[in-house]
Amino acid sequence: MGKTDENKLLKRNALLNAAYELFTGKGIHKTSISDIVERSGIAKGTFYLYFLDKYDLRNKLIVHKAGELFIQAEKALENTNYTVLEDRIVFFVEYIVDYLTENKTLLAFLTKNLSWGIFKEHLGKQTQMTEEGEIDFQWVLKTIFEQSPQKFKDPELMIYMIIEFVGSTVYSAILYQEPVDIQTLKPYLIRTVRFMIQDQEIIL
Amino acid sequence: MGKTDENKLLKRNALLNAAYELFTGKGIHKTSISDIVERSGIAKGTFYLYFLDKYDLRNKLIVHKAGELFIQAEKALENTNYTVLEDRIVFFVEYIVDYLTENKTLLAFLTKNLSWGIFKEHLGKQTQMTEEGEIDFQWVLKTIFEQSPQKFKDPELMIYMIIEFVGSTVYSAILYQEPVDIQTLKPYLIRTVRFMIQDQEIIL
Amino acid sequence: MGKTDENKLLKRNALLNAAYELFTGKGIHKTSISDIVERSGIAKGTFYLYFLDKYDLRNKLIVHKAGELFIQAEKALENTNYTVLEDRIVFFVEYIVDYLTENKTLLAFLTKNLSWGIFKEHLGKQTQMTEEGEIDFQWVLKTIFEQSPQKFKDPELMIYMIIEFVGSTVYSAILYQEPVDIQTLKPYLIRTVRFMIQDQEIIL
Amino acid sequence: MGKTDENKLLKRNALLNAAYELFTGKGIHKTSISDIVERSGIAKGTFYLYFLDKYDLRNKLIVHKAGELFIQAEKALENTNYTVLEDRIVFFVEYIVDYLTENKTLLAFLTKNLSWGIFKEHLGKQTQMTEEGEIDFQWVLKTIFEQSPQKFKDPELMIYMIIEFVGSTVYSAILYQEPVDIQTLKPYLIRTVRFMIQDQEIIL
DNA sequence: GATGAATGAGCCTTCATTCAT
DNA sequence: GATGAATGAAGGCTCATTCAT
Repeated sequence: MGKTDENKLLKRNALLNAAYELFTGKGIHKTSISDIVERSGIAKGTFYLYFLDKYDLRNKLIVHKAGELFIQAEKALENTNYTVLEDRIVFFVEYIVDYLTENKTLLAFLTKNLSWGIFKEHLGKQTQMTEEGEIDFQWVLKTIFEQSPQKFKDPELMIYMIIEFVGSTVYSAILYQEPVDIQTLKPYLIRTVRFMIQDQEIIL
Repeated sequence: MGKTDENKLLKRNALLNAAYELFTGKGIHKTSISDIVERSGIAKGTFYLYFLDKYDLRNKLIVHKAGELFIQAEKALENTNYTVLEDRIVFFVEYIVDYLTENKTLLAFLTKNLSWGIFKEHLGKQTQMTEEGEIDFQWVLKTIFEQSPQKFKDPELMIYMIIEFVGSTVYSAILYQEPVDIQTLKPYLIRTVRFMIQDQEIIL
Repeated sequence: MGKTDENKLLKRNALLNAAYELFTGKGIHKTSISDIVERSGIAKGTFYLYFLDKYDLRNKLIVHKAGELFIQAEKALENTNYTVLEDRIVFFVEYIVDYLTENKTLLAFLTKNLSWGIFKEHLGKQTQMTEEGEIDFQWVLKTIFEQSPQKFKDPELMIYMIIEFVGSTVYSAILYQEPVDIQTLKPYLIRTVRFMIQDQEIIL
Repeated sequence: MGKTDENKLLKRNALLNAAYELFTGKGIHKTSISDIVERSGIAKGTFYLYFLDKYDLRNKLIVHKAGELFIQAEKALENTNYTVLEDRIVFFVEYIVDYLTENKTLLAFLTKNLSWGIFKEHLGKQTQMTEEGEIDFQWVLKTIFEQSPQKFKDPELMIYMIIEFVGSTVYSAILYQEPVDIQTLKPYLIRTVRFMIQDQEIIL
């Protein structure tokens, strides 16, 4: 990587980090581009060399943050001995719920911004840069389902329902303990997720 | 009601209606107060006699629209013979899903704005004016659960999970047929809702 | 006084009092007519039955407050045995300085608003309603100078210089003890006032 | 000075000049920021790059204008042979009175806005840029009093009384010839100033 | 006389975006 | 590529004043 390219990456990251702090701190709508460049110590005009506008930056930030989280969960999963797909999915869900319970800022950012649309479009299609290389989520998911001895009627629908259910349900419980705290919610959550999976399973 | 009060109600409704059209049309953030008063044919200053700002209006609009919808579903439910609570809830959910399928504008408005917080705070505590009188949702729900022979571990949690699950899941299916269309989704939806209820049921 | 007239006076006074509190509290420019009528519990439209606008009210308030103060000082003077005009003026000045030292709100209001122009126009020409009747300051001053055995080159100029000097000098000393406190300032003040008087005196 | 810095100074001065004309023309409260930028031919947003608001601009304008005047009076004083401090002060006062008599706009602006507080805070502490360099008024005054063979009880109080007396007294006389014109007032003014000085002088 | 809902002109301020340096 | 001063459209909001009741 040349010195120029390195410098470019530094600038880009400075903008992303400043934006993440501001978005989670006072919300995206009260964050101006002036705020972002001021906090990152970069000139205003430079912003436009890296992003189209505030929302372009946000989208890239979501993909970045959600990708990191999924990669971590994936790695953790690989260190387990779970082989049954249902167990693997439940582990994955639990890992993410626990992680978000520890990291409320990330939770707030993701639930306000992550949608199935963005998930499919970016996390699914694009490849993710990791330290070990790249991950293609679409491909990973496909592989997982193909390799599994259990078969499902509509895997994508199943994933969709789980993501939406967990995502929408977890937010208020973690942040406000409303209507119950996350520890109380979790057993119901897990059981429901297991039901969703079994409901889709094709019994041979 | 005096002529003045009548006129005030007219103005308030004109603002609410104009705002609803604009919010659903181009989104709340691209809708300015100028837009709202212009469309409703009311002077700008008058806006501030009825609402604190755009977001105050939005909150009142959500409560109004969601209230209407719930009252309708409630009425329809009363015309059925369902007595088992599980069946009543499922009917309620199906009614709302069907209604939102027909009325995509309302769907878009509600799913983008309705949260458990607003539901609890407004729909729960305040009473709703209807043509036949007022409805206190908190009280209605409480009564329903008390009168039911079936008992549940945590009724509020159950309602919460159902609302969040249905609300988050239905949006993309109805509007974009993604990942599947609503008719495909519905059976899974209903089965999962039934599971959630049974999972909370106390077996005597 | 009829019941209607009585009511009118009540309303007028309510407005004057509310305005005085607001003007001294947050300044005239940050006080709106809405503020005044709200605090006085009177309808907005009614304001315009009594005053042309905020500044009309202010002028009437100044005349009212300054008049009260001068009448008090005048009364106190009559209870003394001072006969020499110089002594009488000095007593008058000291009385007012002491009074304003005790009543900083009035001081702030008057020094920010009272000018020679208003003094001449209103306190001089108009008559003041008191409990014992009316006082015409112009006439009082004229009489005082005519009755005095001491004669002065230009009595009006003398009064002007004393008022402006004392008025401008006393404010910062009382309120902020800057550059010195009022007790330190007073001897110099008095001596200078005496000089101003002597400088105008015609020695026969 | 680079081209950019030069341009910035031009913009700033254009705003200051436009504001001065408007403030003296129709008063600060009837002058809007829109008026100022319109007259100076500068975009509205640019105003906020240089000043916080209308009042921030006014304060900087007062300091600027009063500073100019004092520097001129100081220069004129240096061209005289007056050595006795009393004579030097009297010359200074007369110079300023004469100057303001010729320049009624400046008079109106300064008497409405200049106060002892601003004088102390800005003219006293900060240094003034002149063509020949900078002047520190605090230091100049201190030096003058230290070098003078005559000593005074409280030099600051003396200056305060003179400034307030002259400032408050001169306005109406110059602008409205009320209660007398400035030429009639001047002898009394000067005599009183001389008295104030002598009254503070320490006779050895 | 009294009311207060309604008005709409006009203010301050922010901000995404541009472009000369 | 990087900068940041300049722009001006657009938004939120206030408020003196009017007038039908």
